[in-house]
Amino acid sequence: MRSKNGSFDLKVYDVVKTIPRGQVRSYAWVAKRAGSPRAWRAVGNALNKNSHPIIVPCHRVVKSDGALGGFARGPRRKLRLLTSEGLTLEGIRAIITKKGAKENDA
DNA sequence: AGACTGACATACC
DNA sequence: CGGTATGCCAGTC
Repeated sequence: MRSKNGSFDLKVYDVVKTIPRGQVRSYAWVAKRAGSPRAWRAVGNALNKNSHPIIVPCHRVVKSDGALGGFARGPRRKLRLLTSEGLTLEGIRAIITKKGAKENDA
């Protein structure tokens, strides 16, 4: 399991960890930063099995539509964490729908 | 070793 | 504008 540093999921975790608190990014955004702009599927897969739920704020990763997407621990958990950071569904949507937020880094 | 799955996205109808 | 269909990557079974 990605014991070697440099695996895709490892890179994904690193990118997700880079997301500032109170902010959210889409899977495509992470995938792109991870090195494969077409690997959002793998990104979600990596986070799904994520072995580092603590060092990786997976709850800051949402869909490009502004939807929370899903969460291994339950979507409610994710929403709760986001709201805890002072974010809301509309807030998330505002950031994601923001053209450029996906192309430009925070 | 091979096939399926999955927290998505984009395109088409 | 909405829903449906297909495609994609990497990981996991």
